[in-house]
Amino acid sequence: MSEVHTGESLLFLTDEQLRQGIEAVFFAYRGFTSAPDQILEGMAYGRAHHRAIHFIARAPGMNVNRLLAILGVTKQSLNRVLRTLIEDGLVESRVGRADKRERHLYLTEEGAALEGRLSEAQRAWMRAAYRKAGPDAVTGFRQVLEAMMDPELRRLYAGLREG
Amino acid sequence: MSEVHTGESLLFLTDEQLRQGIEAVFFAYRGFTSAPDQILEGMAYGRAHHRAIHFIARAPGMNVNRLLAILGVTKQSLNRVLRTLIEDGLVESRVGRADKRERHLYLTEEGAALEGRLSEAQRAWMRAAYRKAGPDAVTGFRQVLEAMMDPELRRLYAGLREG
DNA sequence: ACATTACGTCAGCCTTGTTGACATTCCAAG
DNA sequence: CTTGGAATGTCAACAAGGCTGACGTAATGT
Repeated sequence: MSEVHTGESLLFLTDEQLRQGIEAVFFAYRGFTSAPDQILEGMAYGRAHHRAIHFIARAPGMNVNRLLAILGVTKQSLNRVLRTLIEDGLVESRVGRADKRERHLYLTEEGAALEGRLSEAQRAWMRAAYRKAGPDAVTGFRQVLEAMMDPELRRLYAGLREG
Repeated sequence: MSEVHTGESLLFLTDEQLRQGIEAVFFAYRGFTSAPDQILEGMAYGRAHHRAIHFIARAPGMNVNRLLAILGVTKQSLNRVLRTLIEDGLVESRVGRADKRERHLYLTEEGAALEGRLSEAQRAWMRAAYRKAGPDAVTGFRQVLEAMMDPELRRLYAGLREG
């Protein structure tokens, strides 16, 4: 990996080095999801519910279409997840004021409580990984991840910050 | 993010920064799987088949138990995938010489051909992301990923290199 | 001889993705 | 103002790929 280390060098990467990167992503993703998975197991929810809750918490009042685009699933698939969350009183769906076709999504108090548990667990896990790797590594990590994101998705993601 | 940038500083990370990291992983993983997924769609295979093929290519002659541990699924789940691959002539299962209970797995010529297509597509994608991010970022990326891996899995993964 | 290990298989379940069909609402063209 | 099309969201049915449990068979180890 010495070629990768030296700052000014060209990026000379063997297939073997690339393969190692690929496998590292695969294995790391398992760790990434394990903390929330453990909280959810036993409850009637899975990863799909976690994802929905996460992004509703992040941008309260988001409509279904927006959430659909972010999650990258079909509306039917999301709807099933959303329905159980609404039935269980974790998510509230309000009919849009301007456009009554739209449903705007909010976490209830109970939903926010679960979201808090999930995201705190995942943050703690992430913090631990960051600490092990060190500050410089974290910067590089974020840069590569940004480069890995689909450009259109990055647009959408940036749009989230404004609302 | 200035705290993260400065090399010697403590790792001071706000919840917001951690959340961004979490979301980046989520979004990046989508891109990561999309190239192989596109090749596989239309064929009768999915991600599960890709994973099996990948690791059989990486360590030919691996027995089923070992593959099971690496993939982290049940034997029933793996078996379904493996059965179709064997039936279709992409994977060969040879009875172990030393221990005849074991089955050792190999790619056939056809299997290797598919593996080549899949991994080349994924490597190309990975290479592009690395290039965008630059050499220093790649080093950091790898360090964080290693830190994200489950310790036991890392042991297993290291063991792969020897055989 | 007997328990254990490695592997395969059948059956059945759950989550989470898919498509297809449909109701409601909005908007713009006639 | 009406009406047809587009957008939004819901219901139904199906497929992939996880899971558990139970069982069979062959080979190995004690």
